[in-house]
Amino acid sequence: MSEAAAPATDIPPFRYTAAMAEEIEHRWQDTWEREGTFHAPNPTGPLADPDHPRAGAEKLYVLDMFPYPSGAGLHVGHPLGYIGTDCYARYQRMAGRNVLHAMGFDAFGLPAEQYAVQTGTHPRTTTEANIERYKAQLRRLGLAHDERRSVATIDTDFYRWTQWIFLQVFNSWYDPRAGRARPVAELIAEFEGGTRPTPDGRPWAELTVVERRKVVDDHRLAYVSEAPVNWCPGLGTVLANEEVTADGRSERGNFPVFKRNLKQWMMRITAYGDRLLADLDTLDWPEPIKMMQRNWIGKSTGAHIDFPTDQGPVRVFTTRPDTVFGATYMVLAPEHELVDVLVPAAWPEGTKEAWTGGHASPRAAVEAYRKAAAAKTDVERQAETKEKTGVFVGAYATNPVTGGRVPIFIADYVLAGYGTGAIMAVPAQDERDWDFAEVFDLPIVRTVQPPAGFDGKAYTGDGPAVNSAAPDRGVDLNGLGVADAKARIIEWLEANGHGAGAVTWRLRDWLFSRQRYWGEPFPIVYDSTGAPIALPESMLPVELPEVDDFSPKTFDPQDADSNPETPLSRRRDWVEVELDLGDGPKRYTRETNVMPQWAGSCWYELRYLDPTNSARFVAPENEAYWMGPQQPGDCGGTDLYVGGQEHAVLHLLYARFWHKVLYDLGYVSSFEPFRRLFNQGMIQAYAFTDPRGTYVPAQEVVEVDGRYFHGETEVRREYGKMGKSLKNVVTPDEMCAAYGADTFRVYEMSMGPLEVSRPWETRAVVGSYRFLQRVWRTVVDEQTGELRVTDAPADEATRRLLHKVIDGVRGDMEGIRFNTAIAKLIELTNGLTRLAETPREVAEPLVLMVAPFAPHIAEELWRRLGHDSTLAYVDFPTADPALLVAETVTYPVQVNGKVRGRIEVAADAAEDAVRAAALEAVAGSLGGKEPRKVIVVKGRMVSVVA
RNA sequence: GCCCCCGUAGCCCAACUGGCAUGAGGCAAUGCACUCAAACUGCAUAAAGUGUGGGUUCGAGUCCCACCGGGGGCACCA
Repeated sequence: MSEAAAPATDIPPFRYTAAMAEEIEHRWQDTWEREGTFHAPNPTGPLADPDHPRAGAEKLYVLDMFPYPSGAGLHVGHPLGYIGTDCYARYQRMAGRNVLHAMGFDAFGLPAEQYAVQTGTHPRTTTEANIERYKAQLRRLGLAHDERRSVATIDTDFYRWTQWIFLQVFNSWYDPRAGRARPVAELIAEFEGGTRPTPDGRPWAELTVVERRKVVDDHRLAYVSEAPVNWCPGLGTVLANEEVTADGRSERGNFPVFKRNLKQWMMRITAYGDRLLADLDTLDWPEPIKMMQRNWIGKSTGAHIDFPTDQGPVRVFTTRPDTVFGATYMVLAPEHELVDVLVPAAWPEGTKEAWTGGHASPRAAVEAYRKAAAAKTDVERQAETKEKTGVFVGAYATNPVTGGRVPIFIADYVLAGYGTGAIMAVPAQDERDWDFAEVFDLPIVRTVQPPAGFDGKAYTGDGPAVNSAAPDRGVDLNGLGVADAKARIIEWLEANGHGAGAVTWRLRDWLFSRQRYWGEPFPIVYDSTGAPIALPESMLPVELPEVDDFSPKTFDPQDADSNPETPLSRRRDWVEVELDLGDGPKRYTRETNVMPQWAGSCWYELRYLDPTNSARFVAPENEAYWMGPQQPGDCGGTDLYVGGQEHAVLHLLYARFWHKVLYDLGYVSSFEPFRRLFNQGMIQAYAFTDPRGTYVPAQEVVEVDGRYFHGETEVRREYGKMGKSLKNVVTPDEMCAAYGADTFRVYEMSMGPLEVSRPWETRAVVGSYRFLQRVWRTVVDEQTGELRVTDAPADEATRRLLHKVIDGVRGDMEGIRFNTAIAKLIELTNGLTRLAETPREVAEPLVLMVAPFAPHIAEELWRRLGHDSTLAYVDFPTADPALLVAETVTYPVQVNGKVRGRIEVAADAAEDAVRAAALEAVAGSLGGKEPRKVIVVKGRMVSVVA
């Protein structure tokens, strides 16, 4: 046996290696778990602990967007945010705060169910196994979670409260006068007392029981409606607007989605449109996310205007009522309900050929156009954005200000679902209307004067109104700017009964039911009238029953006319139930839809606060402590919420909505759930394709002079996501095995700012490994295992470096700039490796500062430095301000913007002295000339203008 | 088409409110030490003038304008 086969023997016995890291990491993870190191004390209840070192301290609630336990397991990108929050939470805990950080699982919903369907096992079985796998993978990373608070949305103890919250929503209505939700009991009391008129004016007492229930149901925040919804045959369920992509497909699975009239559960999120919009201003969120929510809510301010026709008025919505004098035609959505009423038997006298679409009668033209429009997919409609189509319905309306006769068209560029589904067309001030007017040869009248030199078509900017007066009707906008003209015309419309100022929203009510199995059952039954009845709280939870076949009934993805069938409806013995709801045992039918996957994530952050509470979903004291407003006007909520951008208008909007309902009903003291939001970047990866376009394992690709080879074959590099099909997945498990969890954590945190996406590069991980080895070596002798720490004081330079680093690291930790914090720690460590022995006064703070990033090695070194308890609650080092100010400052001296010399002066030198020294230093460059100007920037530099 | 964000050594990234790019830090590269050799480790070195073109300023990576490139959002929303 040759000597070459003897590896590792010359590695120093006490070097920090992957094997040693693994041993240290497992030992400390066990210690933390055994001692409950990261348990955070509550003010009240079973999780209260007055003896805890942080009991009563300033609180900090750090939250991650909890994961789906998908069957694919984790890759190195997934834990990025979790490691980030862990570093932040560990730092804040050492800085003196009582930190709550827990991790749960969002385990209901389509992905979990689809995975279960694929593998042919019960979703609960696969989901629970996945949760265990996730927990093990996350535990290996040393995340400091309070594991007592871990919840999963599929736990009966959890979803009974999801159902309970649903009941609160169901039993509430939105009072627009109060601007908040109130219990329906108060609504009924108002009807009974006569202080609120019934919809048809009859006294409440004269309404039948069924009629009364209908009136109340129409007010509820959760209600059943028969309305056009997004039906996705491929998934066998309906979907919320937020789950449908811009090109009309399901976000999950990418199946076509069709509009169908179906009876479904809705949540009245539109009632909260104003508050969801306005309260964005109270939030510390990334601006792009706020912008996406604003766009989604889509508030438009303008007016409703009625255009009289022989068949009654047609109401339009416009944001530009000031341009009504230029409304030369009208357009209704093809589906608009008045179209059928308006269509006459024959084309009126003088109908232009182009308007008829070549049809003999308006009826035929309308039918044909509708059919063509319905057959088009959204993608096709988008592809044809430029080409305007439409057809004249054969009827005219009257422009209420000009009295002019305007033709009425239908066209698919007007959407049935927005505003009133009808517009007044003002080609001169609207590009779409201009395009349409050109195609159909319709008159164009400018009512806003474009600026001189304007050579475009429609002019949408500001300018004085022209052609906008009707003296006989008492209205004259001419000369007014757009804003003034709007105000004036709205006044006139209201005074003359032609319309009123109005606000329109893009936001639709939230479609809340799914025809799937793996979700929370509704706590709802129906009696013989078919109206929903809430089950009393005492009957919660309504447990998800076992079924033989939990697969949803899916259809041909293109089969728009198929009808949903809920898996729960197959369990007739569960559906048909006899209950005593206070008036004796009766037969009822259960609701067989389930809630959407978003339900549990709408409130899980509240359950972490009080996970064992069986009397309430959260005790008010616990909510107020962890999430309550911190000063008057503060919205409250979690102090940090970290997750991906993909939830901008789904989870984040729904959760805000539920939280506001709970706030209105007095269950929580915060009116926003997430005070501060942080979007972590994505870890991306290179993938490689061979000439046939097949992916080759990224691990096996080698780089030669900027080209990439897989064996002999040159391969093409592409940059994107990490995924099985791209053969470029790297798992945290591999990294932990090769380097240890601490190295992996340090690497992920040092790659760049947390919010920036960056490519994964396995070969760069070694840099973080070497750093931790150096940290180890500053404290422990690699050959003997002895401490190489001295109690002698540090030299001045080392001490100053230490305090500069402490100061910088604290700032970076507060600002979530972990990459620069780590750079400073590396700088300090590199400064120490030059010393023969490490002064204890530097070694201890270094270990403490490393702890948030590499907690296991830090605990181990802390122990070796002679401390016998965890460092998790040891004060984070504080910089001595006296050591931060330098005694002397070196000023660069610029002459005409170029550095020509340097001077070193006392830090407190007067400006005149600095100026004199600087001029002397650059006298040569000035060549005896008198400088024109000398600028001294205190503590920075001197600039001389020659 | 409209809106937002970003372009700094071969690569990932620093640079506080405009103020020294001897780049904070890391990877890769090169050299040296250790080794029979290598790996590991350590020490050292080289390498951009900040996407392009203008402007403001004593001074611009940082501010303004235009353009180019990359990423994201919205997309007939009246």
